[in-house]
Amino acid sequence: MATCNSNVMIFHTQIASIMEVLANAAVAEICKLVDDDYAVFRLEITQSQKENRTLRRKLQLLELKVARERAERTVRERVLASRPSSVKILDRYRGMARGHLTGGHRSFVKPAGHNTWRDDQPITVDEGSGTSTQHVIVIESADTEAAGPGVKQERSEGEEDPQHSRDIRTGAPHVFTEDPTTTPAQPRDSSITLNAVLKSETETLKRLGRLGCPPTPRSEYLLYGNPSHRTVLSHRDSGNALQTGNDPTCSYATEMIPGDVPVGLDTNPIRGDWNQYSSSVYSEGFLDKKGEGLVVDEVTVKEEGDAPLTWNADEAHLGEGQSQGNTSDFLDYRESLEPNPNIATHSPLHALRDRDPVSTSMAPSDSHGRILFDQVLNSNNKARAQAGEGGATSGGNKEKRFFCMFCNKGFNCPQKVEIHQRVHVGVKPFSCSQCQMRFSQAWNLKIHQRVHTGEKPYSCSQCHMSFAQTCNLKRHQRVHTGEKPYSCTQCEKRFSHQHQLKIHLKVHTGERAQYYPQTSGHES
DNA sequence: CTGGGGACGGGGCCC
DNA sequence: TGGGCCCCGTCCCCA
Repeated sequence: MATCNSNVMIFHTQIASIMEVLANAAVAEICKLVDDDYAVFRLEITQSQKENRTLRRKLQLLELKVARERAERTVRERVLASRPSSVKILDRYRGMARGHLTGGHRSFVKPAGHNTWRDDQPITVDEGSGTSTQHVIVIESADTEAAGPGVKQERSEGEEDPQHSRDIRTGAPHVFTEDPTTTPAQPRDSSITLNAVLKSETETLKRLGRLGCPPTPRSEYLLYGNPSHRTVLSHRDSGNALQTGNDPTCSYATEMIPGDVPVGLDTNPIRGDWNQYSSSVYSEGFLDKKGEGLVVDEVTVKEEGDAPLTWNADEAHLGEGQSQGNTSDFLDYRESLEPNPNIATHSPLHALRDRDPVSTSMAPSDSHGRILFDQVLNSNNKARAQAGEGGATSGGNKEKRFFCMFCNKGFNCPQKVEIHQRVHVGVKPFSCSQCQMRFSQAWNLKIHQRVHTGEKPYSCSQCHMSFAQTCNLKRHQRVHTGEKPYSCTQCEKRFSHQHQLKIHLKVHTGERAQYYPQTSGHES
């Protein structure tokens, strides 16, 4: 009996071991199957995800296409319906007919207060203390523009359309179709994109609107994650000019309807408001590897209708005495733009111009209501020429990430942009205590003051003469060296002054001055 | 018309 | 980063 029991025990033990082996085998088999299936499953998931992405992309493209067509239709209808005269979007440089510029620069004209193509959807920003209404332009860069020129409809921040946001991010253009007969300059290149760019601009306007408020230490240039180049301009809605005119926050309202109550923008740079302003009104961008810089050209200074606009030069601090000569340039340029009350710009010039409708001591308007921004344009033209020569990429090797919103010139630090933009806005914060002359740069004031002090620190080593400026000494020394680096291309005459050559060239065929300095020090 | 100086604007470089 | 300075371009004026 005992033997029988022991046999049974052994049998059970063997069965148990067999069962265990079988179980292990089964588990291994199951694991193998699971692993295989899992691999297959993951593969399927991956493929599905790829398909999803593809479909999503297609969907986006379709949405963008639809949105663009819709915008195009809307814009065209509005333009045609409410704008009998044309809007010219001109290449500013081409408009100047100065021949300095090559492609890649574009300008735009911002619709004015009673604009026609702008969607009446002001950006209403609750600032706590008040409501600010603004419109923002984002100018798309070339890459985003590749799909075609675009206009983006404005939209208020609070009701930002997801579709619209997607458009912004993707740069999907909405086609703004100009009347081809009225936009001969370069309608193709003119990309106007309205956008609700928002927070930074809101902050910018906040600061701009705060008279006497301490400047925010941080510059509020616009930073885009998207490397595509955009320039953002903003302004108050002219339609709200009246209300903003009394708005204690004020603003840098640029779209004054002629005759409207001026917005109380205090542009007194002495108080630093303009510094606030200017530090706010540039955009940060990125040069592409080719150094082509931004595609956007600059704000086109545009005359508004027939309004006898004036401005207080005393407050605007335009450069007295610096208007010689270049007024005609500006006028020429402006005449290339058809006066269209529907068109305005975001140029702070407008803010300045509209700043004070009373005083007009140095900004006379002609019978056509033109404002002679000669002082501004005097220097602006120079800046334009320089921008044309080098544009955003001119100058040193330092990366230029900060761009003037007016001329697209690139600088390597915000302060430089701020200083540079005084060229465009006519701000001259530095005033001479003895003659009230004003200067945009401190150094220029310092040089100027030598006029009063009689200081002439630069002496000629070969004669008794001394000069207040190094360049004048340098020029003078040509008298001794006999150097005449400027030669006429029409005759063999040579000049030591570039300006002499310029004058001389008029003797020939009235051609524009062309000088070919033949010394290394005067290439220009 | 030419030669030359005064002066300003503005960008770039350097510290 | 910002101020000081340099340098160039330009306009004006005068002899």
